[in-house]
Amino acid sequence: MVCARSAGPVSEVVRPRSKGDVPDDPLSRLRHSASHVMADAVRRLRPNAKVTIGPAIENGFYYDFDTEPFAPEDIERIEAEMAKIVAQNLPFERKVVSRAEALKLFGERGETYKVEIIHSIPEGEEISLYQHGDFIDLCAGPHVERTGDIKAFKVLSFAGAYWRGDERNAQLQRVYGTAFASQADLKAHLDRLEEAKRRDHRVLGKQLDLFSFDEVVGPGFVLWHPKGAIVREVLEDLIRKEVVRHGYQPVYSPHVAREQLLIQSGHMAHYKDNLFGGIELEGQRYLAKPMNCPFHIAIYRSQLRSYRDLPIRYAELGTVYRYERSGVLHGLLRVRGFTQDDAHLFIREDQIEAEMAGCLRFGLDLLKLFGFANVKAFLATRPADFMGEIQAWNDAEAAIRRVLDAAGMPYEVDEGGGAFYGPKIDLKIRDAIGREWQCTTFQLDFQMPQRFELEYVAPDGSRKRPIMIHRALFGSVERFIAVLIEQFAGAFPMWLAPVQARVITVSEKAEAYGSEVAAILTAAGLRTDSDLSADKLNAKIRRSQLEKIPYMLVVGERDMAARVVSPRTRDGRQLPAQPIDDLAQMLLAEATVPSLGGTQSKSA
RNA sequence: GCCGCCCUAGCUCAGGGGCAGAGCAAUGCUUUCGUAAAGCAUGGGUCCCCGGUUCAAUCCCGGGGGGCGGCUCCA
Repeated sequence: MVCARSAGPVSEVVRPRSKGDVPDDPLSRLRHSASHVMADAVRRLRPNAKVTIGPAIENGFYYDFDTEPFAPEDIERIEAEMAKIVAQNLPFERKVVSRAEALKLFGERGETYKVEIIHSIPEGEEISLYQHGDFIDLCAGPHVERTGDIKAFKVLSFAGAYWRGDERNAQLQRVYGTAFASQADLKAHLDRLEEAKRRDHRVLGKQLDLFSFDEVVGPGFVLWHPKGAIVREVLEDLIRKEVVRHGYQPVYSPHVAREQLLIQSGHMAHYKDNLFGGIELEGQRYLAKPMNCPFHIAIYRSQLRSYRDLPIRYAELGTVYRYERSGVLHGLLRVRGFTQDDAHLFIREDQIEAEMAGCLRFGLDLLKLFGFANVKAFLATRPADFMGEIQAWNDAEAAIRRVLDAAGMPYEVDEGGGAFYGPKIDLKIRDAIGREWQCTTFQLDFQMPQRFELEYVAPDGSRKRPIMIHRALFGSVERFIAVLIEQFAGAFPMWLAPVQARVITVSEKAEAYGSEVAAILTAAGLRTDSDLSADKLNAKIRRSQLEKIPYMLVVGERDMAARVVSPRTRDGRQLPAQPIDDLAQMLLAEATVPSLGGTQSKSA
């Protein structure tokens, strides 16, 4: 997938004891200790509950239990029980035991999951227990000194979770909680959660009338309402223009294709579970396309290419359909039909670094337009289910590293996170309230050209195989808009705002004048509407505020007489009244769609 | 897909085995108003769908659909 929300590290699930997996900063230590206290609390409330694991995670901790599902009321019960344990201020005591002792202890207590974990601990590794009060847990630690050190905690939610993160295993009951060094820090975090809820693109999407889903249309299929469609169009126009300025050629391809194409591309073999539809007509099977690359490849091989032609860069806002399991759909962030600002570059080997670097620069410049600083790069390497030769993978990974190094771009490595056909660079951005999102992706691909036997004619007349780069900058338009909605809390900058200015009449006496002002601004190219209703001015202002319209243009009898308009911004500033033409100029200047600085000419 | 929770007017939500509720929105009338909610009136329902239990189901039970929190997955 092109762009995924990073939910925070939970990788410690699988091997809770290995050193290195468990972060040892003071806050993680506190949270891990809090998870023990929570496990103790749950065991006090439910003596039959079996404990499993309970690590600290990015913003808190969790503990998984084998027990009956919890009910919402259990949150308070568990918190109350935890409070008692904290009040007792019990010391955390560490004890190293032999494997046999550990097995005996947890065996007697019926803690079958702990027994399983002990068996999975490598011979020779130390086995340690942590005890506070009567509660003993198998645990590498470290912990805080005493339960009383846990001063600010909260139980947040319940969820189902699979034992050892494998859906073939039993489903456990997970309890999420968080803990902080102080009540103030805890409150700040809970406030952030509230803020995130307020900014949720699904909520704002409804409030601002941007998009919807319809049960009958089908889950995961977006309906763009007029206001959302404007945002989308502005973005798509922007990318269409920039792509051409960066030496790409726009192409179009169909939404459906014969199964044969996807067999050849390897999608049928490696991507079967996500393919959508399947229609049989006149003895041929057709599928909705999950990706655009096979189509762009078909364009490439429609004629013989020369080394002089490369790089060839095809760009398309390509709509793809992927079957996503029902439980994973999430607003605009995870859908079944979406549009990628996709491109495929067909290049020679000696062009790898220049082209990857060009993609990187393009991507970074684009993100900057939306105020995303703090972009982080991730190199995703060969997955288990990979296609092709290991040597080619290693070469590609090395090339990507050189590009990142040359760009001075710090990066982290996501081992095994690559696509089945090649390694990739992903860019992650941090939004206004500190959440990380993955959007832009560049993937180097040696496999597809081989599968489709792509060629170009080299200077010596021999046939050579081009290399491909798959890249998407927004990732998917749907997801990018979701991120933007949350980033701006629905208050889009002027150039993206569905309605840029609304004319508001003070009374019906100014109705004709108000209509005239709106018409002039609309003709000037501003997205303008008007509120001529008989409501009081305050009510109209409020309504526009809630719609987060950048400019409210108040017109009353006074303005009408002087042929001026009194603007108010959505952050509550009242600007001096000004003539319509001046106002139009000011607003137009602010409404200009930005463009990227440098141009990248095509170098053949 | 899995575990849990939810689905009542356009929206947000209350209610609950026996006449279907509120606020906002909509419509009409009154008000003609200067920077975050004027007043009155009216209309509006397959209580997600299908089946079962019952004299009676929006409510209880079963199945299905959709959503939410997570898990798994995520090109």
